[in-house]
Amino acid sequence: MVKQGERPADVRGALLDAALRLIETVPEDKVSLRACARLAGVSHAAPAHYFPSRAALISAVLAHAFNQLTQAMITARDAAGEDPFDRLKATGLAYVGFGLAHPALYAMMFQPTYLQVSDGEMAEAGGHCGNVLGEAVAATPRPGGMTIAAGMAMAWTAVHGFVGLVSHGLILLDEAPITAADRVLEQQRSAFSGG
Amino acid sequence: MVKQGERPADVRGALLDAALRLIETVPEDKVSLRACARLAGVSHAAPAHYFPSRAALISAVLAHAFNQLTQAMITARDAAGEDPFDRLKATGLAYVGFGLAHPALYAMMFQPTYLQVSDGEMAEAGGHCGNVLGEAVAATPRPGGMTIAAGMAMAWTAVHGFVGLVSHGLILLDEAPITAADRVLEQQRSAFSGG
DNA sequence: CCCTTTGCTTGACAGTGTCAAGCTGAGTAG
DNA sequence: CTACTCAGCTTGACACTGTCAAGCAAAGGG
Repeated sequence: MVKQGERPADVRGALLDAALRLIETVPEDKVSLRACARLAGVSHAAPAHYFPSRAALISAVLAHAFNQLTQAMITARDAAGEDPFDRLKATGLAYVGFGLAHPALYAMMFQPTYLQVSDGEMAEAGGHCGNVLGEAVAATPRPGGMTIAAGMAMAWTAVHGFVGLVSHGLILLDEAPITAADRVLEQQRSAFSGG
Repeated sequence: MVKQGERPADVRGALLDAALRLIETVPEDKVSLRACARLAGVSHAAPAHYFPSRAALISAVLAHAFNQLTQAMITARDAAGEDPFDRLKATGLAYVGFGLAHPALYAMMFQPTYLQVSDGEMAEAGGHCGNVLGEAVAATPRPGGMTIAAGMAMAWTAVHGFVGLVSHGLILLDEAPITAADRVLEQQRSAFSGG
């Protein structure tokens, strides 16, 4: 990544890049501060100048991932038609697509170790992500007096559960993952339609 | 746990107990082989005589947890009435109840690090657990040509996603968790009813 | 009584996160 | 041009980790 003997111009950015690369290529317990430092071409203690702990470095990477996920959801929603449930489903399918495309990253995004980092960067990014889903739920009819919170629980539960189980290979699908996801989500149409 | 200077009668069992206790009381990265050994009253290398790696020890604990989960699901299903969907929902609610009662354990049960241990004990226990769900799905009507695999994806996705999001505090519910879970699952009744 | 084997311990090694102290080079004041 | 300051990174150290090799000790068989 960086020529031997040289230091990268943007050390913080290089560390984030290195961490992301490691997360996507090696098992989680091999994503160490020192490995990131080596890959970024800096000393083993350089990360400490930018991140107070290992969890904080990884948390910063995950915050960025959350923002990308949010953006993907917004893009998909805006490309969908007028029907509120179609828009909600498009949002959910984008979520599933991101999760399946980045399984290691996705799994880490929901681990207490990283969620509990106190700098708030990740919490904020995760909040934005939830807001996009919340808006999509709020725009749909919710018959039977369903609250927005209950609607979010239903919608998020479906996509989060699907990504978790499929990316870990726990359910064997007899069709393409995204087709199966479409079927699972389509099943919620009646709960978010009519009045 | 064990008097100083004494070794436990059942070292393997003591290690499993210690690991379970640690999993439920300290952050995941503090659940070390050496901490388990200390708590069990044996030397730091004793675990190596029973488990080839740290992941294998934890995997054994998780296999046991899977068996308990399976048993809870069977008990709940058998206590439910005759209606196939009521039985499926009872199975799912037992799943959610277990997950929310043991959040740390549940989270570890679905991490690649431990799932990929090759001794097969955990895979077998997980398989049994999936079978119970599969049987419950198979017993329901599945209109629209829904396969058992697709039905399992829908049912498992809902409970797995719910436990993950609620136990990590990512969705704020405006009712008791188990009530919310009931609402989410009830929503699938139409997909598993009629003909 | 000796000898083997099983079951655990002791000791060591490379690797980790994190802290303290030191170096280095750029920028600024004199 | 020199001297000082100081941020930014490095070096070094510590306690801790998983894992391996070797050793001890007690139980069982001859």
